[in-house]
Amino acid sequence: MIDNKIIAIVGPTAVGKTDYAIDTALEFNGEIVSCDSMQLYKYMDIGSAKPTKEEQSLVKHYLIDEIDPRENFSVASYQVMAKKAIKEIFDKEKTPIIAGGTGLYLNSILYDMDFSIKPQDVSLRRALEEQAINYGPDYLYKKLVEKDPESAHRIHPNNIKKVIRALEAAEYGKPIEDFKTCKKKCKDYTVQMVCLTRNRDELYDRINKRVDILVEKGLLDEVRNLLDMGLNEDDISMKGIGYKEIIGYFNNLYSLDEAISLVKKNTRHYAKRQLTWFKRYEEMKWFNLSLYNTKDLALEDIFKWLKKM
RNA sequence: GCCCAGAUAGCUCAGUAGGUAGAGCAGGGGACUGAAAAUCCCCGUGUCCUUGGUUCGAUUCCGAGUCUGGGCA
Repeated sequence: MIDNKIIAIVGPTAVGKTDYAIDTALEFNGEIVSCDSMQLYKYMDIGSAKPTKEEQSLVKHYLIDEIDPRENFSVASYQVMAKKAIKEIFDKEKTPIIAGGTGLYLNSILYDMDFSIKPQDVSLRRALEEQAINYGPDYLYKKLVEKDPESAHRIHPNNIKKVIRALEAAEYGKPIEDFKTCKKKCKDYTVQMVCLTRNRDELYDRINKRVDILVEKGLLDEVRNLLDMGLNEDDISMKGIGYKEIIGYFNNLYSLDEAISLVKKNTRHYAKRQLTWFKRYEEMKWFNLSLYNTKDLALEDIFKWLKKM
């Protein structure tokens, strides 16, 4: 086996990553580094569809249950934590298996993404947000065109969040970088990337069923408990699919049935966005699990490909 | 059986003072460097229920029929 090789098992939500990642880890003497922006949070077990205790006991998992949901978190911290976990696994002479569906987080492992431009203090961000509300998104966008025309060129005026971020960076005199022009691969390791997928109908069917299961498992109680801890819809962790919709139901915005339909819909849309993201990697090897009659047959092909390199 | 209201995109419906039609949702595609399960962008032709009539022209007006709601018996 090549030194410093890591394997990434990615794919849309509900495709079956957890299982496949564990089997891959067992096959390649690996340990799993989660690449999931929600499973990082403590107390958010059901809605984020975390691997169960039993599954986690089969293979050591990193970066699950690490963060208090009341804390603000971001890619920048993830990058540091993930690299540390990878190093730890290498030190044990094992193979890190990156598993998850958060594209930007994966990207922060693959590339030397530079997060040195810190976010401004909250007050400035607030002020800019207010300007956007009061004077419209174009007002902010015009500012950005003046200060950093290049970033302005590739950010849509309506994407207020990104306009604000670019404005912050411009304050530092160092514009945010463009993914396309800045592709510095991280040299600490080589990565083999596997993207699991399924036929769209089947994937959506699995998503719809899984949401029903999450509700049966007690999603409502979990959300209630998080609210009791002092969290509310403004916390970043509560923007997660399955959480925000249930909070809306608790706030009497709509019925429980509607909330559940919303969770399903948003999860489907999310899965689509994930697939779009993963298409950007030329070196990605895709496996359509719908084409295999059994999991073992799929694993056989995946392992064969992973061993070829 | 009678009365009333509907029948238009996969669904819910709008509309056309008569010149073959458009929103929301669903669905599809895309972007992405400190909220990323976030945020944002693009994509709408369908026997306008059927059939007569009026008309240069009907999905639109009138008649009949069929179906679906609701009401009265």
